[in-house]
Amino acid sequence: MSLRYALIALLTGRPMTGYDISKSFSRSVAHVWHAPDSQIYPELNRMERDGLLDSVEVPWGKKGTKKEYHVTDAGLTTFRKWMEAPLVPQRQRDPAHLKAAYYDFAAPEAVREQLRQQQAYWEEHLAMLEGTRATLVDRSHPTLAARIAKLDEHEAELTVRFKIYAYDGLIARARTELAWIEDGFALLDEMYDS
Amino acid sequence: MSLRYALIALLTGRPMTGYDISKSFSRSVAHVWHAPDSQIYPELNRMERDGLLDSVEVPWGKKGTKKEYHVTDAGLTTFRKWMEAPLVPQRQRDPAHLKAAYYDFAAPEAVREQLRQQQAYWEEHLAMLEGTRATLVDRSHPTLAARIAKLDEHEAELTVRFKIYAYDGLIARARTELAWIEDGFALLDEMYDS
DNA sequence: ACTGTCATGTAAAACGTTACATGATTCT
DNA sequence: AGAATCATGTAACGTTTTACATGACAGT
Repeated sequence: MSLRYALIALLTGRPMTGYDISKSFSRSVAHVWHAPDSQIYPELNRMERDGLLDSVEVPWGKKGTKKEYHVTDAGLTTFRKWMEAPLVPQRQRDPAHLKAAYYDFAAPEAVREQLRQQQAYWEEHLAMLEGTRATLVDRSHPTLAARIAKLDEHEAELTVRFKIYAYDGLIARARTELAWIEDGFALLDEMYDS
Repeated sequence: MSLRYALIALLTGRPMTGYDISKSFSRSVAHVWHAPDSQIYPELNRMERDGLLDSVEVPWGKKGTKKEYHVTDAGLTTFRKWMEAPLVPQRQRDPAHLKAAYYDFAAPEAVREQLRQQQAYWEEHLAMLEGTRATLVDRSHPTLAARIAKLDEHEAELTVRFKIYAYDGLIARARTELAWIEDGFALLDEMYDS
């Protein structure tokens, strides 16, 4: 059900088409939330039906049109309500730690290879996060820039600081994962190579 | 699909009934994987149908019986294959960080209250993890004890070390979350109270 | 007798993934 | 002319959650 709130959150910045949203979801928003096109378009339709969003048809090229969605007052109220409601504690479901607990069932080389892959994944992820964080700090991030354009400096500062705070959490998590992977290599060396 | 592998993993330690498994899933295994009864029982049946598990009817009380499941050779082969296969990179879907990025939409007191709740959650979670880790170190953890009873000392040491390694990862993650929550309090104080 | 634990599910709904489908527009 | 991007979905399937359901056994 949080997909809804992720969509409203994005659209509070500026009106967007399903396609714009879909691109955001595969770029910066993807750090916090992932969703494919096939989930986004139907959800936008349902949200419009439920009165959380409104859309305007915008001409595109010679004959085409596209639908630009914006958040309604009802949508904003719903969003604020969610923002103030307690978080439901998230269920743990973590294949990486599940596997790690049973590494003795796999060949050491296979484990090492998996650690290398996870390391590559988290390093790339971390680089993306740090890149995006930098665009928040200098306020060049496009969605953020659009969002704070309407705000006064105090409000803008607040908005920016919370975004950076969220990214700092994600960056800390990535670093923690990388440190754990390093420990994994060390453990393998100790258990099998010496 | 990982529920399957979580179930095999547990059952490699010792044979269990659906109820035993369900209890494990709401205690120690819950740190890595959560699943309700209504998912466990049907999945056990499917796994038996697919030849990954075998079951024996064990008498229980005067008339009752219970089904004790154990892993078949086919199940073990399937598990090892999964253990050696690369991890599919997990999709991010994180309401806590999504919310944090938009804290400016909520009243500071509401945010503070949520941070307190998350702090309580992670502190409790951390205490459980550290408690369980201690039972791994002294080998008093019941499932672990049953598992290593059949192994020689070298194999037992390997098994125990990997379990501890998995828990160390979870503990590091919990500490990272708690540090981030602390930063959240500090940020709120700076942005609203001074 | 009553309460808590042991034991095992079904059913419906919600959520998410994967694969497929189509066509216009813009850039090179 | 062809490739990349913009634009918008449907369909089938698999996974997860939530709510409901039932009854035997064990300890007080």
